[in-house]
Amino acid sequence: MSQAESEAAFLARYDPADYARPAVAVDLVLLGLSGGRPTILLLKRDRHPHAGRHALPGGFVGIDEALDDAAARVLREKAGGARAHLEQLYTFGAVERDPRMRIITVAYLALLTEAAFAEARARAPALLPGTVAAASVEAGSVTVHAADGAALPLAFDHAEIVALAIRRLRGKLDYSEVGFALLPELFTLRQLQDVHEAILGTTLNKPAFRRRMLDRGWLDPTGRFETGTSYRPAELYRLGRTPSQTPAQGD
Amino acid sequence: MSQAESEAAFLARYDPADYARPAVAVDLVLLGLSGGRPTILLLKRDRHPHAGRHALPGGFVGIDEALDDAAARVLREKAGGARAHLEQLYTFGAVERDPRMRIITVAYLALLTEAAFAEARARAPALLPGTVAAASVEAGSVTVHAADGAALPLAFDHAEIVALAIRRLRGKLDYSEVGFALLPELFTLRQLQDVHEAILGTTLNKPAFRRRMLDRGWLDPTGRFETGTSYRPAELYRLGRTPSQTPAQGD
DNA sequence: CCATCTTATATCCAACTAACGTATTAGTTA
DNA sequence: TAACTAATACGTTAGTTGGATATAAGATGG
Repeated sequence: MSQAESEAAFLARYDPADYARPAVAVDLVLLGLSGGRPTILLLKRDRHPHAGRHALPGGFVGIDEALDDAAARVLREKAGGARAHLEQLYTFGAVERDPRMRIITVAYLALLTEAAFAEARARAPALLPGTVAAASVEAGSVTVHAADGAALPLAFDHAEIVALAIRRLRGKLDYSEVGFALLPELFTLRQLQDVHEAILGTTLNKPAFRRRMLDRGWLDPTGRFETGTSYRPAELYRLGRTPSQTPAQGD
Repeated sequence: MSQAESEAAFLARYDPADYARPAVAVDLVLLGLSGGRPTILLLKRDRHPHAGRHALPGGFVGIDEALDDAAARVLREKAGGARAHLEQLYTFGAVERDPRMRIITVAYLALLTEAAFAEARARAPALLPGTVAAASVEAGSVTVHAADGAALPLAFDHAEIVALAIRRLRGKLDYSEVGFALLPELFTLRQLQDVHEAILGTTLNKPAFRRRMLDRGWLDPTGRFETGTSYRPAELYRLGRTPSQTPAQGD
């Protein structure tokens, strides 16, 4: 029996053009911080299916286009070329996730600095910001609200995708350098802590946080200080080059 | 310009049947422990491309088949139905990863207990065990050796896939319950420690390991003890039901 | 020019956690 | 019953974290 089946599989392997293929898409979780809360950029759907609901920007993967390139292209097309840290998240392949046809989507996390977030909004006015309710993340799927507090229902399985994105980010925040993707090149320790607190949805102990981060060895102090404050300005740091780590994809 | 491009993307979204689609496959990293070393099960390729090299068992995703179902089917077809813990790993989508045609593959980690490993070998004799060199894991791709010490060169990008699989496993081992997928239902603390040491490629402190594991609250002591030893038999534990955690996919 | 305000930065100590070495216990075998 | 092996328990030490406090630095207003 195993013989016959592997024969069938063998044929399929060598002539898959004879079989119907699922479509392959990428969807982007464009995530930034707005008012100290994790905020994603969504497109309102104006037609079936899920008309009126809000969806992650996405697009189909070209036949000669690598997955990462497709994600970068969607970022260009749908977010006006704003710079973002792109990272593959998970691939969603339930059969009925799109009622029109079979679509497998590779979800990407796209982290935006405050400047990139503003740039995306300016260049792509259709993108609507939605703040993610921190408490909803640990459940399987997330709830999102517009700036005026109105609920933004998400289309397809996108609420699950966003929940996974934030869970993943929370998990990696403390031991990896992803957090810096949400900050400008020069930042203060307080700003770094604000980012961590916004993502984790908690408050953190300041001296302990300082120590941990400085002990990590990631931070290079520039001699410079922030300006325009009415109090003692904090020193500006930048993410140091870390030659030891080249974690490659998927960690 | 953004307008014209999103128009094109819009059309693609609604009529993707007009565009060539990549094929979508799943590949399985069938991983067990053999002689205290992480060992994977491979199929030797007998024709172009990469003839003579060894490949992960895989198969194409059916048009009406969920990704997870495709992985389970490949497990049935290629490993004779051995039980395994399946978990999606990462999706590999470089354009030239298969010279025959464009294939995007969703890699799955399939963890086998010792019994399941033996069962797979018995029912699917074509599967060849290859031990993974622990030191090669942290580099981007892995080297694999047959039981007689001969190198087993891997086909396609499969060495990268295996490296990612073991890195992921190492990362999750301490804070998640994946490690138990490599053990039978009843096991001793020493066996659990052996699994951790094999995956991590290090030795661990015994009392510290015991305490950590017991403090996790995962382990249910059965009153039973192992038999057939020539020394003091250790107590048998089982993985307790943990109602609090339903981590869902992708963590 | 000085007092005062705010926040950054540094220091200190208590509490907790994790690691390691060592002692003890409980089986098996001879 | 003694010797052996490995499980289990204990205790000490080192390291890490959390909280509080003290000091420093710049801005502002009188």
